[in-house]
Amino acid sequence: MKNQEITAIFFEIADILEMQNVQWKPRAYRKAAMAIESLSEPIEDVYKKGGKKALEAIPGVGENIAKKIEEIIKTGKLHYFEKLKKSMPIDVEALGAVPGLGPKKTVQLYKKLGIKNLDDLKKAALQHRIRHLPGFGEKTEEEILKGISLAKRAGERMLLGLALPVAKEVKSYLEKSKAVKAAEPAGSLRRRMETIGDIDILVASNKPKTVMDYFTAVPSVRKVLAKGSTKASVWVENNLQVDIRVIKPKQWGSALQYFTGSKQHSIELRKIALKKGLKLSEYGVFKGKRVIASKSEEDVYRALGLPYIEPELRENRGEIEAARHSKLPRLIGYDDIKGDFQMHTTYSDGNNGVEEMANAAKRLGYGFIAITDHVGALAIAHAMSKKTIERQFREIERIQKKFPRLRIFKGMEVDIKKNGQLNAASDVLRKADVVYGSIHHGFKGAERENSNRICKAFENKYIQILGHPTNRKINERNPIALNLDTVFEKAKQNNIALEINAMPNRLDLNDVNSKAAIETGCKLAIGTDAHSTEHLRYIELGIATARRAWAEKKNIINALPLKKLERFLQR
DNA sequence: GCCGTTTTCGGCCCGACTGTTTTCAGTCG
Repeated sequence: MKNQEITAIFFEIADILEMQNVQWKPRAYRKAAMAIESLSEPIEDVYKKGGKKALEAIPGVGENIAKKIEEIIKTGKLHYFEKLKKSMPIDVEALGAVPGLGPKKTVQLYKKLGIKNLDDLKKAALQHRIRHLPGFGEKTEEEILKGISLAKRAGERMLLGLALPVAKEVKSYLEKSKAVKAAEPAGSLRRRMETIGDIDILVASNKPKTVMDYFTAVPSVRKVLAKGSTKASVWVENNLQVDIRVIKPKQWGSALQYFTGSKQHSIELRKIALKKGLKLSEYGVFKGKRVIASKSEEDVYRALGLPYIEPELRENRGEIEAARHSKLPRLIGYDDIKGDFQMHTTYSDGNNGVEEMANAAKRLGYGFIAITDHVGALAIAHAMSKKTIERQFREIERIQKKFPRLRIFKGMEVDIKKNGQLNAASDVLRKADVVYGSIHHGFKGAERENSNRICKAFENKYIQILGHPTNRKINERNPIALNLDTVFEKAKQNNIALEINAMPNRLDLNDVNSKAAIETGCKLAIGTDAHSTEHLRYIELGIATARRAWAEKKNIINALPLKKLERFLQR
């Protein structure tokens, strides 16, 4: 049982309890679930090391929840949860994924119309039976119908941020085998797409059978779907499918190219090969029957008369044309980032204090961070009052002295109101080094309205960065209607950086929009939006998105030398 | 169900928005 699976159980318990109108317990279960989710080690290890006492040391986990965790670890099941599910025999997870449907409405639909799952819900909505229920209406019914497709899409493709650690774990497991010469996740994961269908892992080995047996015995395997002599498929936790393909070491380059794709990119490469009288397959570049390249990807591209193309670019979005004319970007590297622009602490809705975040940043070798707690009207997120801000800034100044090589910017994330004003007074904004403007409510506006809202905010002289610009959440919520051309142009004029929010389910701006922003001449800022020290590692996802957007160092302000960065922040 | 030198019992982040209503419940963050 992985942390995430236990987390899912507790979230579902919370939902069911809320449907039953139970007070306070839902909050307790959610709090515990979130604490477990952001643990840095497997909860089984915590339990093994310190037993139930160690579980109770996790904030939000008390005697009762610790007992339940213990039961899950020991038996793989939770009696209480099974019983609870029987009392509410509906697909809580699926229905809850429909935007606008919470526990209360879901239970209404079940009691009045017997709706148990998405199919029931769709039928009832199409037959207009929902609009007549008390508390529901025509608009709600329409929203539900629109939301069903979004809910169905969830679960089909997994977030890159969740798949990546699983893939890395399998890779390092495979590399421990003597039969494995090399192992590398390929496919959309290697291209760092924002969502992943399944994980494809390529292995170089002269002993495929040994590798097969070894692979299907990976500890996290739940079920072996197929197992042949050079190919196998398994399910690991979270119903994630992992496919493996074993090839000979000398075919490594051509096989890696083939299995990385994208399909369209590979098709274009094969066309080039044909024109040169060559043939490209996973086994190599062939001249007649003779292999002229196969050992490394560089060899393969060179044989086709092209420079090496980074995996993140292989989407047939002009990279081959650029390669031909030596116009490929010099992509920003995963080590080029000097700091992180967005993080929260216990001053608003984060889990760690300023000093803990600074220490974590120091361990990452950062030169700067910005502490950007919530300011404004976001009550749930503990938005800070003026007094609290002053207190926090004094603390940051104090802590700054302990970190001579880490610049800690005093920042804040401020609500952009519907009228485009920042939800904080000028005398507050003036004291911050970094001011984020973000939209946190009112997502339904029309394109012109939303674009005006943001452009108006850009006129405020204190804002420097627009946070999660489109407000989309992958598999959860569509982007707000925006005229991005207008927003990007205005951002450029006012010297406002646009964020690539690196949270796994946000990645906002996404790759395509970031590329457009760069082409307009905008600067981008990568922020993890970390709510705990653990989240800082998501920076990798933000950099991946930037690379997919063809970003070079000069486009990303995280890569600026500190002096230049400070000058940029002066606007 | 969790938590605590304000409390071992009685609190538990709450304001904005939406769609439903005509004063409010549910949802979202």
